[in-house]
Amino acid sequence: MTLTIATWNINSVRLRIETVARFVAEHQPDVLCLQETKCIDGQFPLADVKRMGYEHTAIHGQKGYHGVAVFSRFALKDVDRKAFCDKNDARHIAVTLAEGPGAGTRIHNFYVPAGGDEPDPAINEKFAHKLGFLDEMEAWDALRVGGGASKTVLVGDLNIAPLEHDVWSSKQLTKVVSHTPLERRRLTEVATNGGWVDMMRALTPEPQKLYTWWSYRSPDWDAADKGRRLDHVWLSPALAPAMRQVKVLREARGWDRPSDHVPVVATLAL
DNA sequence: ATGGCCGCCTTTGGCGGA
Repeated sequence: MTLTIATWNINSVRLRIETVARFVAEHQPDVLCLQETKCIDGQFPLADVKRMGYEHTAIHGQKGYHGVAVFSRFALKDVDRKAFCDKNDARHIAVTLAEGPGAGTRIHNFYVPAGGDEPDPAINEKFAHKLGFLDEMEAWDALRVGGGASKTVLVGDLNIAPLEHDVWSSKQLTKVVSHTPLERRRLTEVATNGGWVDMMRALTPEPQKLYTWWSYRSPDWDAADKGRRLDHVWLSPALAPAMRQVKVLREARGWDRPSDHVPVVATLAL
C-alpha cells in the first residue's frame, strides 16, 4: 500500500481553490498540506475541499497572512496547533492519521517565517523571529524523532534553501535571506539534531539542482530558472525505508495565476 | 538579489512575502 503526501504553499487558498482542484484531479494525493492559506477558518472554502474528495480536514488560519491546512482521505485525530515565539500567527498544525496505510503516522505542517530582507537579527526583527522560530523547533520534543519507532513526517514551507544546489547560485545568494550561512546551518541543525531524514535529497542527491519556488519578479521564470528549494519533506528514521518517490511539480508554476511555490508530492510504501 | 511581482486589507497605498 502506498501513501502520498503533498505539500504546497498556495499563496491564498480562496484565490486559488480551483488551482488546488486541478492539482488534486491530476495527482490525487492522499494527504495535502497547504501553507499561506491567508484566511480565517470561517472563510476557508471547505465545501470545495470536500468536493475534491477530502472528507477530513484540519485548518489553522488567521486574517490575511500565513495559515496552514491539512486535507486527508483518511480520518484524522489528535489535531494540534502550536504557537511559536509567543505569537498566535498560524504557522503550524499537526495531525495523526487514524486509518489507512499510514495509520498512526504523525504529520507536522509548518510555515516558517520568511525573515525580511536584512540577514542581521540585531537590526531586523523579522530575521530574529525566523531564528527564534528555528530555536523553538529544535527544542521541541515532538520534533525529536531519531532513534525510536516514531512514524513522523514534517512538511512545509521552511523558507530556507539549505544546500548549495538548493539555489541557482549559492555564491550570489549567500547574503540573501533564505540562503545565508547562518540559516543554512540552523536548519541543518534542526534536522540533524531532531534525527530527520531529508526525503527530497535522499532521493535526489546533490549536485542535482532542486527548486520548489521561483520569484514572481522574474520576467521569465522558466528560462531564467533562478529557483530555490524552500519547501521540504522530512521523515523520521522509522519511515525512511518506506521512501519511494518525490515529485516536484514544476509545471504548476506555469499554470494560470500560479502560486510562486509548486507542489511537492512524496510517496511512501507502507 | 529577482528587486521590473503578487495578495491582503474594513483597500486605492502600505505591508509582507522571499
